[in-house]
Amino acid sequence: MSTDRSDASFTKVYFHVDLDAFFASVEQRDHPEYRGKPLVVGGLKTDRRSVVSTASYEARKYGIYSAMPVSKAALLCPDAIFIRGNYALYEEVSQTVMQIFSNYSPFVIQMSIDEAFIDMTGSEKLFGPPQKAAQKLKDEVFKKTGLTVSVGVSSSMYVAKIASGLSKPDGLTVVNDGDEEKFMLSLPLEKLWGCGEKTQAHLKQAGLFSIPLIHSKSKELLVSIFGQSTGTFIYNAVRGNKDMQFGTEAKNHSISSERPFDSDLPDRYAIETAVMEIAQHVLFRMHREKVRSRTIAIKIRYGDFTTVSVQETYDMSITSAHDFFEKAKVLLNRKLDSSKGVRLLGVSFENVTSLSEPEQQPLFDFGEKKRSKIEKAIFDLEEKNPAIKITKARLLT
DNA sequence: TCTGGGGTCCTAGGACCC
DNA sequence: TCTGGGGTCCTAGGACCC
Repeated sequence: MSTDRSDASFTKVYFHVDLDAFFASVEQRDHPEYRGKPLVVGGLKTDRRSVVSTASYEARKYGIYSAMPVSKAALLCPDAIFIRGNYALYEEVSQTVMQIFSNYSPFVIQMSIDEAFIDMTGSEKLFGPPQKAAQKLKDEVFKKTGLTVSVGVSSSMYVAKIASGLSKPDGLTVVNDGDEEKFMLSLPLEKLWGCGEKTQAHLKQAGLFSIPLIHSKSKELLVSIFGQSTGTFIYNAVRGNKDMQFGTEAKNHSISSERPFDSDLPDRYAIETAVMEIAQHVLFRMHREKVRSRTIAIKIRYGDFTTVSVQETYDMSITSAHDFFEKAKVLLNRKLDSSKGVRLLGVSFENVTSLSEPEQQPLFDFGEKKRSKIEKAIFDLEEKNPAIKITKARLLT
């Protein structure tokens, strides 16, 4: 028997599984007093610049949805419960759920904290027909975690992804093999996953108001309007093309962190300090994940919401906070418009690679190795005992 | 109502090399 | 001296997703 997943001689079976209102559901599970009530995870009512991460289904009835400013949610439903959320817990629960998925197939492709594709091809002997297997999976997740999932089943990953969203919460939608195109043609344009606000507007501007209308156009025409990449994507999407693959190994990993400020940072000193604070956090994660990077990127969002970024790639990896700070100051000099207040700062390391991959050693060492070693010792200490907090003097305001 | 945080991929232009 | 084309790496910005 072949284990080559690209073998096209038999029909593929994909599940797309999505946890329903994930963060809110975990909170309602653990806090009986939240159950049956509008709950908003993302920020407290008094947080000036936070947005909704997840709204419980009770909160959605008031028109509250993800990415909406918390201040607006508070206007729509003043009696809702607002919490910031416990992301470490959600990560833990997510891993438990993914573990359950892996009992059904060795081919689990995790797309985010709350969703995954499962390649169920050839699993009928073990789990029965797809409909039955999907129900079994739903039951098991609920029994072990108290959470509901919605499942889409199709021989096309793209169709399975859309199908899982159709009967939320606690849904199960099966699109039979051969019905992919018919299924896509029955959907409203807004359901075309991968076409966001901008592309939707572009489609309408081009007179393409429905999926059947798009379907009637040639690939050449779509490419001429939307460009090679987006044009080809749309052409395949409206056909529910089985060749569209997702979650294959990402090429350029990055690790980033960003932070908005309740009021805009006015001066250079405050900005530098904030950049360092964020960088410490990112460097800590890099250390924990045993990766390194040669590329630093800094993102600056001004009070007027205009956003700029600077990045630079160096010959050697950035190994210490001291090293980062020296480089970050140069980048800020190059980009920062000091006449504007800063509402958000972000620090990112691009193209991270594993520490197990060799890197060329520097010819000269100006104390960088020693600093790097000291910082690593601090990281290790903090990891062993989270109560210990050793922070650079600059950050102790 | 003023717009998070963590990511990925694409594009276009420039630098540099063969 | 002028002009190429292709490949690769890099930067800034933008679109999209959960």
